[in-house]
Amino acid sequence: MSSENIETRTRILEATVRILEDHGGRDVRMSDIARATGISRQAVYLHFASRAELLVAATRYLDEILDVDRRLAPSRAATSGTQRLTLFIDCWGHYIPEIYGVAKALLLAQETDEAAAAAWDDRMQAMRDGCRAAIEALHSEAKLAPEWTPKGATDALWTMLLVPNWENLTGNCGWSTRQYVRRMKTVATRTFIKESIRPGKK
Amino acid sequence: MSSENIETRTRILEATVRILEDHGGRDVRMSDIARATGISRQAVYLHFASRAELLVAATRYLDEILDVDRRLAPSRAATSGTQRLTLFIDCWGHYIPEIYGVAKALLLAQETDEAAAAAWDDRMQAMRDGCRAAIEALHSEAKLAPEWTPKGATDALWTMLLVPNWENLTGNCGWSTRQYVRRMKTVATRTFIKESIRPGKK
DNA sequence: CTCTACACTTGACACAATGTCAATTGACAC
DNA sequence: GTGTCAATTGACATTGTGTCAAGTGTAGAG
Repeated sequence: MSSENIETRTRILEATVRILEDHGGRDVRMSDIARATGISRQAVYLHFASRAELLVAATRYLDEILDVDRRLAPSRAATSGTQRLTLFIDCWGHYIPEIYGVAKALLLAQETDEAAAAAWDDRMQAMRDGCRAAIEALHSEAKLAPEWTPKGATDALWTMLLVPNWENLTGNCGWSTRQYVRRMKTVATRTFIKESIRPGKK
Repeated sequence: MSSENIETRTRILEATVRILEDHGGRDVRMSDIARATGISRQAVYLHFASRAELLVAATRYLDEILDVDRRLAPSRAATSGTQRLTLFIDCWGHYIPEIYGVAKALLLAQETDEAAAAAWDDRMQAMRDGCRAAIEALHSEAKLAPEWTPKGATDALWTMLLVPNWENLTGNCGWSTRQYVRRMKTVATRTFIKESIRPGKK
Protein backbone atom coordinates (compact mmCIF):
# COMPACT_ATOMS: atom_id res chain seq x y z
CA MET A 1 0.00 0.00 0.00
CA SER A 2 1.12 3.51 -0.70
CA SER A 3 0.48 4.66 2.86
CA GLU A 4 2.78 1.86 4.06
CA ASN A 5 5.34 3.20 1.64
CA ILE A 6 5.09 6.70 3.01
CA GLU A 7 5.03 5.49 6.57
CA THR A 8 8.27 3.60 6.14
CA ARG A 9 9.81 6.57 4.41
CA THR A 10 8.89 8.74 7.36
CA ARG A 11 10.20 6.20 9.82
CA ILE A 12 13.52 6.21 7.96
CA LEU A 13 13.65 10.01 8.12
CA GLU A 14 12.82 10.03 11.81
CA ALA A 15 15.50 7.46 12.54
CA THR A 16 17.99 9.34 10.39
CA VAL A 17 17.43 12.63 12.17
CA ARG A 18 17.59 10.97 15.56
CA ILE A 19 20.75 9.01 14.91
CA LEU A 20 22.50 11.94 13.25
CA GLU A 21 21.73 14.13 16.26
CA ASP A 22 23.02 11.41 18.58
CA HIS A 23 26.28 11.05 16.70
CA GLY A 24 26.83 14.71 15.80
CA GLY A 25 26.49 13.82 12.13
CA ARG A 26 29.62 11.67 12.09
CA ASP A 27 30.15 7.98 11.45
CA VAL A 28 26.58 7.18 10.51
CA ARG A 29 26.37 4.52 7.81
CA MET A 30 23.41 3.46 5.73
CA SER A 31 23.41 0.20 7.68
CA ASP A 32 23.16 2.11 10.98
CA ILE A 33 20.17 4.02 9.70
CA ALA A 34 18.55 0.81 8.48
CA ARG A 35 19.10 -0.86 11.84
CA ALA A 36 17.70 2.16 13.69
CA THR A 37 14.64 2.10 11.45
CA GLY A 38 14.24 -1.63 11.90
CA ILE A 39 14.54 -2.58 8.22
CA SER A 40 17.26 -3.98 6.00
CA ARG A 41 19.94 -1.80 4.50
CA GLN A 42 18.66 -2.48 0.99
CA ALA A 43 15.16 -1.41 1.93
CA VAL A 44 16.47 2.10 2.58
CA TYR A 45 17.46 2.22 -1.09
CA LEU A 46 13.84 1.45 -2.02
CA HIS A 47 12.97 4.90 -0.62
CA PHE A 48 16.10 6.94 -1.23
CA ALA A 49 18.36 6.49 -4.22
CA SER A 50 21.53 7.40 -2.34
CA ARG A 51 22.92 8.47 0.99
CA ALA A 52 23.07 12.06 -0.23
CA GLU A 53 19.42 12.03 -1.23
CA LEU A 54 18.49 10.67 2.18
CA LEU A 55 20.46 13.40 3.93
CA VAL A 56 18.84 16.07 1.82
CA ALA A 57 15.40 14.65 2.57
CA ALA A 58 16.25 14.49 6.28
CA THR A 59 17.21 18.15 6.21
CA ARG A 60 13.92 19.13 4.62
CA TYR A 61 12.01 16.92 7.02
CA LEU A 62 13.67 18.52 10.01
CA ASP A 63 13.03 22.00 8.67
CA GLU A 64 9.36 21.25 8.35
CA ILE A 65 9.24 20.12 11.95
CA LEU A 66 11.19 23.13 13.20
CA ASP A 67 9.07 25.55 11.18
CA VAL A 68 11.83 27.89 10.08
CA ASP A 69 9.46 30.45 8.59
CA ARG A 70 7.69 31.01 11.88
CA ARG A 71 11.03 31.43 13.63
CA LEU A 72 12.13 34.05 11.16
CA ALA A 73 8.96 36.12 11.51
CA PRO A 74 10.23 38.36 14.36
CA SER A 75 13.33 39.32 12.38
CA ARG A 76 11.25 40.05 9.27
CA ALA A 77 8.89 42.20 11.31
CA ALA A 78 11.69 44.28 12.83
CA THR A 79 11.18 48.01 12.69
CA SER A 80 14.85 48.94 12.33
CA GLY A 81 17.93 47.53 10.65
CA THR A 82 19.68 47.12 13.97
CA GLN A 83 16.79 45.18 15.38
CA ARG A 84 16.54 43.09 12.25
CA LEU A 85 20.22 42.21 12.51
CA THR A 86 20.09 41.18 16.17
CA LEU A 87 16.82 39.28 15.84
CA PHE A 88 18.24 37.40 12.87
CA ILE A 89 21.26 36.35 14.90
CA ASP A 90 18.93 35.30 17.73
CA CYS A 91 16.95 33.13 15.39
CA TRP A 92 19.99 31.59 13.72
CA GLY A 93 21.89 31.04 16.95
CA HIS A 94 19.05 29.01 18.42
CA TYR A 95 18.40 27.20 15.16
CA ILE A 96 21.91 25.79 14.59
CA PRO A 97 22.06 23.55 17.68
CA GLU A 98 18.79 21.95 16.63
CA ILE A 99 19.93 21.10 13.15
CA TYR A 100 23.58 20.47 13.90
CA GLY A 101 23.68 16.69 13.51
CA VAL A 102 21.96 16.66 10.15
CA ALA A 103 23.80 19.77 8.98
CA LYS A 104 27.16 18.28 9.89
CA ALA A 105 26.40 15.09 8.00
CA LEU A 106 25.41 17.09 4.93
CA LEU A 107 28.49 19.24 5.33
CA LEU A 108 30.69 16.16 5.35
CA ALA A 109 28.86 14.48 2.48
CA GLN A 110 29.25 17.67 0.49
CA GLU A 111 32.97 17.00 0.11
CA THR A 112 32.39 13.90 -1.96
CA ASP A 113 28.88 14.28 -3.32
CA GLU A 114 27.57 16.76 -5.87
CA ALA A 115 23.94 16.53 -4.81
CA ALA A 116 24.78 17.05 -1.15
CA ALA A 117 26.96 20.02 -2.05
CA ALA A 118 24.14 21.59 -4.05
CA ALA A 119 21.64 21.04 -1.24
CA TRP A 120 23.96 22.55 1.34
CA ASP A 121 24.74 25.45 -0.92
CA ASP A 122 21.06 26.11 -1.44
CA ARG A 123 20.53 26.16 2.29
CA MET A 124 23.41 28.52 2.89
CA GLN A 125 22.22 30.85 0.17
CA ALA A 126 18.88 31.09 1.97
CA MET A 127 20.75 32.03 5.14
CA ARG A 128 22.71 34.58 3.13
CA ASP A 129 19.45 36.18 2.05
CA GLY A 130 18.64 36.77 5.68
CA CYS A 131 22.03 38.41 6.16
CA ARG A 132 21.56 40.56 3.09
CA ALA A 133 18.12 41.69 4.23
CA ALA A 134 19.53 42.83 7.56
CA ILE A 135 22.47 44.64 5.96
CA GLU A 136 20.22 46.26 3.35
CA ALA A 137 17.94 47.47 6.11
CA LEU A 138 20.90 49.10 7.86
CA HIS A 139 22.12 50.54 4.59
CA SER A 140 18.78 52.08 3.70
CA GLU A 141 18.76 53.79 7.09
CA ALA A 142 22.32 55.03 6.48
CA LYS A 143 23.45 53.12 9.54
CA LEU A 144 25.94 50.89 7.75
CA ALA A 145 29.50 51.72 8.79
CA PRO A 146 31.27 53.64 6.01
CA GLU A 147 33.99 51.01 5.56
CA TRP A 148 31.43 48.61 4.10
CA THR A 149 29.56 48.15 0.86
CA PRO A 150 26.30 46.22 1.30
CA LYS A 151 27.74 43.29 -0.65
CA GLY A 152 30.98 43.21 1.37
CA ALA A 153 29.10 43.44 4.66
CA THR A 154 26.69 40.70 3.61
CA ASP A 155 29.62 38.44 2.69
CA ALA A 156 31.31 39.10 6.00
CA LEU A 157 28.20 38.62 8.15
CA TRP A 158 27.22 35.50 6.27
CA THR A 159 30.66 33.98 6.66
CA MET A 160 30.82 34.74 10.38
CA LEU A 161 27.56 32.93 10.94
CA LEU A 162 28.48 29.78 9.02
CA VAL A 163 28.06 26.48 10.83
CA PRO A 164 31.77 25.58 11.15
CA ASN A 165 32.30 28.79 13.12
CA TRP A 166 29.49 27.90 15.49
CA GLU A 167 31.06 24.46 15.76
CA ASN A 168 34.43 25.91 16.67
CA LEU A 169 33.09 28.43 19.15
CA THR A 170 30.75 26.10 20.99
CA GLY A 171 32.91 22.99 20.62
CA ASN A 172 36.55 24.03 20.85
CA CYS A 173 36.05 27.30 22.71
CA GLY A 174 33.30 26.10 25.03
CA TRP A 175 30.84 28.90 24.32
CA SER A 176 27.23 28.27 25.33
CA THR A 177 24.40 29.03 22.93
CA ARG A 178 23.63 32.08 25.05
CA GLN A 179 27.22 33.30 24.78
CA TYR A 180 27.32 32.57 21.08
CA VAL A 181 24.23 34.66 20.44
CA ARG A 182 25.31 37.49 22.69
CA ARG A 183 28.83 37.69 21.29
CA MET A 184 27.93 37.31 17.65
CA LYS A 185 25.54 40.20 18.16
CA THR A 186 28.44 42.16 19.61
CA VAL A 187 30.67 41.32 16.65
CA ALA A 188 27.97 42.17 14.11
CA THR A 189 26.86 45.35 15.84
CA ARG A 190 30.34 46.70 16.33
CA THR A 191 31.47 45.68 12.87
CA PHE A 192 28.61 46.91 10.73
CA ILE A 193 26.75 49.66 12.55
CA LYS A 194 28.02 53.21 12.26
CA GLU A 195 29.38 54.20 15.66
CA SER A 196 27.62 57.55 15.95
CA ILE A 197 24.29 55.79 16.31
CA ARG A 198 25.37 52.46 17.75
CA PRO A 199 23.28 51.27 20.66
CA GLY A 200 24.79 50.11 23.95
CA LYS A 201 24.88 46.49 24.99
CA LYS A 202 21.61 44.69 24.27
CA MET B 1 72.05 4.50 0.01
CA SER B 2 70.61 6.66 2.71
CA SER B 3 71.05 9.84 0.66
CA GLU B 4 69.00 8.22 -2.11
CA ASN B 5 66.40 7.50 0.52
CA ILE B 6 66.23 11.11 1.66
CA GLU B 7 66.29 12.39 -1.88
CA THR B 8 63.28 10.27 -2.82
CA ARG B 9 61.49 11.34 0.33
CA THR B 10 62.03 14.96 -0.61
CA ARG B 11 60.90 14.34 -4.17
CA ILE B 12 57.70 12.83 -2.80
CA LEU B 13 57.12 15.86 -0.59
CA GLU B 14 57.78 18.25 -3.47
CA ALA B 15 55.39 16.37 -5.72
CA THR B 16 52.79 16.22 -2.96
CA VAL B 17 52.88 19.95 -2.32
CA ARG B 18 52.77 20.72 -6.04
CA ILE B 19 49.90 18.39 -6.84
CA LEU B 20 47.88 19.47 -3.79
CA GLU B 21 48.26 23.11 -4.78
CA ASP B 22 47.18 22.26 -8.34
CA HIS B 23 44.07 20.45 -7.18
CA GLY B 24 43.15 22.70 -4.28
CA GLY B 25 43.76 19.79 -1.91
CA ARG B 26 40.92 17.71 -3.30
CA ASP B 27 40.84 14.37 -5.07
CA VAL B 28 44.51 13.60 -4.67
CA ARG B 29 45.15 9.90 -4.15
CA MET B 30 48.32 8.15 -3.05
CA SER B 31 48.60 6.80 -6.59
CA ASP B 32 48.47 10.34 -8.02
CA ILE B 33 51.30 11.40 -5.74
CA ALA B 34 53.31 8.32 -6.70
CA ARG B 35 52.80 9.02 -10.40
CA ALA B 36 53.76 12.68 -9.97
CA THR B 37 56.91 11.61 -8.12
CA GLY B 38 57.73 9.02 -10.75
CA ILE B 39 57.68 6.00 -8.45
CA SER B 40 55.24 3.21 -7.63
CA ARG B 41 52.40 3.71 -5.18
CA GLN B 42 53.89 1.16 -2.80
CA ALA B 43 57.21 3.00 -2.77
CA VAL B 44 55.49 5.98 -1.18
CA TYR B 45 54.66 3.72 1.77
CA LEU B 46 58.37 2.97 2.15
CA HIS B 47 58.79 6.61 3.18
CA PHE B 48 55.46 7.49 4.81
CA ALA B 49 53.41 5.04 6.82
CA SER B 50 50.07 6.51 5.80
CA ARG B 51 48.43 9.23 3.77
CA ALA B 52 47.91 11.27 6.92
CA GLU B 53 51.58 11.06 7.81
CA LEU B 54 52.52 12.20 4.33
CA LEU B 55 50.15 15.17 4.55
CA VAL B 56 51.55 16.15 7.91
CA ALA B 57 55.10 15.91 6.57
CA ALA B 58 54.11 17.95 3.51
CA THR B 59 52.73 20.66 5.79
CA ARG B 60 55.95 20.83 7.75
CA TYR B 61 58.01 20.79 4.56
CA LEU B 62 56.02 23.69 3.13
CA ASP B 63 56.29 25.65 6.37
CA GLU B 64 60.07 25.30 6.27
CA ILE B 65 60.14 26.65 2.75
CA LEU B 66 57.80 29.52 3.55
CA ASP B 67 59.70 30.44 6.72
CA VAL B 68 56.74 31.24 8.92
CA ASP B 69 58.83 32.61 11.75
CA ARG B 70 60.40 35.27 9.57
CA ARG B 71 56.97 36.30 8.32
CA LEU B 72 55.66 36.70 11.84
CA ALA B 73 58.56 38.88 12.96
CA PRO B 74 56.92 42.22 12.04
CA SER B 75 53.80 41.40 14.06
CA ARG B 76 55.90 40.30 17.02
CA ALA B 77 57.91 43.50 16.85
CA ALA B 78 54.83 45.74 16.81
CA THR B 79 54.90 48.64 19.23
CA SER B 80 51.17 48.71 19.95
CA GLY B 81 48.35 46.22 20.28
CA THR B 82 46.52 47.72 17.34
CA GLN B 83 49.57 47.41 15.16
CA ARG B 84 50.19 43.89 16.36
CA LEU B 85 46.64 42.93 15.45
CA THR B 86 46.72 44.37 11.94
CA LEU B 87 50.21 43.07 11.17
CA PHE B 88 49.15 39.61 12.30
CA ILE B 89 46.20 39.70 9.93
CA ASP B 90 48.50 40.89 7.16
CA CYS B 91 50.82 37.99 7.74
CA TRP B 92 48.06 35.41 7.99
CA GLY B 93 46.12 36.74 5.03
CA HIS B 94 49.11 36.38 2.74
CA TYR B 95 50.10 33.04 4.21
CA ILE B 96 46.79 31.19 3.67
CA PRO B 97 46.78 31.31 -0.14
CA GLU B 98 50.26 29.81 -0.17
CA ILE B 99 49.37 26.86 2.01
CA TYR B 100 45.79 26.41 0.89
CA GLY B 101 46.16 23.21 -1.13
CA VAL B 102 48.01 21.34 1.58
CA ALA B 103 45.88 22.84 4.33
CA LYS B 104 42.67 21.82 2.60
CA ALA B 105 43.89 18.26 2.15
CA LEU B 106 44.76 18.07 5.84
CA LEU B 107 41.43 19.63 6.72
CA LEU B 108 39.61 16.97 4.73
CA ALA B 109 41.75 14.12 6.03
CA GLN B 110 41.05 15.35 9.55
CA GLU B 111 37.46 14.15 9.30
CA THR B 112 38.49 10.52 9.05
CA ASP B 113 41.98 10.41 10.49
CA GLU B 114 43.10 10.93 14.08
CA ALA B 115 46.68 11.84 13.23
CA ALA B 116 45.64 14.39 10.63
CA ALA B 117 43.16 15.89 13.08
CA ALA B 118 45.87 16.22 15.74
CA ALA B 119 48.28 17.81 13.27
CA TRP B 120 45.71 20.30 12.08
CA ASP B 121 44.67 21.08 15.61
CA ASP B 122 48.26 21.72 16.56
CA ARG B 123 48.64 24.10 13.67
CA MET B 124 45.48 25.97 14.53
CA GLN B 125 46.49 26.27 18.16
CA ALA B 126 49.69 27.94 17.01
CA MET B 127 47.60 30.41 15.03
CA ARG B 128 45.43 30.93 18.09
CA ASP B 129 48.52 31.90 20.06
CA GLY B 130 49.11 34.69 17.56
CA CYS B 131 45.54 35.88 18.07
CA ARG B 132 45.89 35.73 21.82
CA ALA B 133 49.11 37.70 21.76
CA ALA B 134 47.44 40.48 19.76
CA ILE B 135 44.38 40.55 22.03
CA GLU B 136 46.52 40.49 25.17
CA ALA B 137 48.53 43.39 23.83
CA LEU B 138 45.32 45.37 23.33
CA HIS B 139 44.07 44.36 26.74
CA SER B 140 47.24 45.41 28.53
CA GLU B 141 46.93 48.83 26.90
CA ALA B 142 43.27 49.00 28.00
CA LYS B 143 42.26 49.26 24.37
CA LEU B 144 40.12 46.13 24.31
CA ALA B 145 36.45 46.99 23.86
CA PRO B 146 34.58 46.57 27.17
CA GLU B 147 32.22 43.92 25.77
CA TRP B 148 35.11 41.46 25.57
CA THR B 149 37.13 39.34 27.92
CA PRO B 150 40.58 38.49 26.52
CA LYS B 151 39.56 34.83 26.19
CA GLY B 152 36.30 35.63 24.41
CA ALA B 153 38.00 38.04 22.05
CA THR B 154 40.75 35.54 21.30
CA ASP B 155 38.15 32.87 20.52
CA ALA B 156 36.26 35.21 18.23
CA LEU B 157 39.32 36.52 16.38
CA TRP B 158 40.74 33.05 16.00
CA THR B 159 37.49 31.69 14.61
CA MET B 160 37.08 34.55 12.12
CA LEU B 161 40.52 33.85 10.72
CA LEU B 162 40.05 30.11 10.27
CA VAL B 163 40.78 28.69 6.83
CA PRO B 164 37.20 27.76 5.87
CA ASN B 165 36.21 31.41 6.26
CA TRP B 166 39.00 32.49 3.95
CA GLU B 167 37.83 29.79 1.57
CA ASN B 168 34.27 31.08 1.60
CA LEU B 169 35.20 34.72 1.25
CA THR B 170 37.74 34.31 -1.55
CA GLY B 171 35.97 31.39 -3.23
CA ASN B 172 32.22 31.92 -2.93
CA CYS B 173 32.26 35.66 -2.37
CA GLY B 174 35.02 36.49 -4.84
CA TRP B 175 37.18 38.52 -2.45
CA SER B 176 40.79 39.07 -3.50
CA THR B 177 43.61 38.54 -1.02
CA ARG B 178 43.92 42.32 -0.80
CA GLN B 179 40.22 42.68 0.01
CA TYR B 180 40.36 39.82 2.49
CA VAL B 181 43.21 41.41 4.41
CA ARG B 182 41.71 44.89 4.34
CA ARG B 183 38.26 43.77 5.41
CA MET B 184 39.36 41.35 8.09
CA LYS B 185 41.36 44.20 9.56
CA THR B 186 38.20 46.28 9.50
CA VAL B 187 36.20 43.55 11.23
CA ALA B 188 38.88 42.97 13.86
CA THR B 189 39.54 46.64 14.49
CA ARG B 190 35.90 47.60 14.79
CA THR B 191 35.04 44.53 16.86
CA PHE B 192 37.82 44.53 19.41
CA ILE B 193 39.27 48.00 19.75
CA LYS B 194 37.62 50.46 22.10
CA GLU B 195 36.00 53.15 19.97
CA SER B 196 37.36 56.15 21.86
CA ILE B 197 40.85 55.38 20.64
CA ARG B 198 40.12 53.55 17.41
CA PRO B 199 42.21 54.71 14.47
CA GLY B 200 40.70 55.62 11.10
CA LYS B 201 40.98 53.37 8.06
CA LYS B 202 44.46 51.90 7.75
C1' DC C 1 83.98 -11.72 -9.50
C1' DT C 2 80.54 -12.78 -6.34
C1' DC C 3 77.76 -11.90 -2.35
C1' DT C 4 74.87 -8.94 0.14
C1' DA C 5 72.16 -4.91 1.16
C1' DC C 6 68.87 -1.91 -0.15
C1' DA C 7 65.52 0.93 -2.78
C1' DC C 8 62.17 0.03 -5.62
C1' DT C 9 58.80 -2.77 -8.57
C1' DT C 10 54.93 -5.88 -9.54
C1' DG C 11 50.93 -8.04 -8.46
C1' DA C 12 47.76 -9.84 -5.22
C1' DC C 13 44.87 -9.16 -1.44
C1' DA C 14 42.16 -7.45 2.95
C1' DC C 15 39.02 -3.94 4.36
C1' DA C 16 35.09 -0.39 4.51
C1' DA C 17 31.32 1.64 2.74
C1' DT C 18 28.20 2.67 -1.13
C1' DG C 19 25.40 1.13 -4.43
C1' DT C 20 23.37 -2.72 -7.63
C1' DC C 21 21.08 -6.99 -8.79
C1' DA C 22 18.36 -11.26 -8.56
C1' DA C 23 15.69 -14.47 -6.25
C1' DT C 24 12.54 -15.05 -2.51
C1' DT C 25 8.97 -14.15 1.22
C1' DG C 26 4.65 -12.52 3.03
C1' DA C 27 0.52 -9.85 3.11
C1' DC C 28 -3.29 -7.73 1.22
C1' DA C 29 -6.78 -6.85 -2.59
C1' DC C 30 -9.57 -8.47 -6.10
C1' DG D 1 -6.03 -18.40 -5.94
C1' DT D 2 -3.45 -14.92 -8.24
C1' DG D 3 -1.13 -10.65 -8.89
C1' DT D 4 1.08 -6.80 -6.71
C1' DC D 5 4.22 -4.64 -3.95
C1' DA D 6 7.16 -3.80 0.11
C1' DA D 7 10.71 -5.87 2.15
C1' DT D 8 14.35 -9.57 2.79
C1' DT D 9 18.58 -12.20 1.84
C1' DG D 10 22.79 -12.80 -0.13
C1' DA D 11 26.06 -11.90 -3.68
C1' DC D 12 28.77 -8.74 -6.12
C1' DA D 13 31.03 -4.36 -8.33
C1' DT D 14 33.56 -0.30 -7.09
C1' DT D 15 36.97 2.88 -5.01
C1' DG D 16 40.76 4.04 -2.26
C1' DT D 17 43.85 2.78 1.69
C1' DG D 18 47.01 -0.08 3.47
C1' DT D 19 49.61 -4.83 3.68
C1' DC D 20 52.33 -8.59 2.01
C1' DA D 21 55.50 -11.44 -0.64
C1' DA D 22 58.41 -12.28 -4.33
C1' DG D 23 61.43 -10.40 -7.64
C1' DT D 24 64.76 -6.83 -10.04
C1' DG D 25 68.73 -3.94 -10.45
C1' DT D 26 72.56 -1.57 -8.66
C1' DA D 27 76.39 -0.52 -5.74
C1' DG D 28 79.70 -1.47 -2.22
C1' DA D 29 82.56 -5.07 0.29
C1' DG D 30 85.04 -9.09 0.44
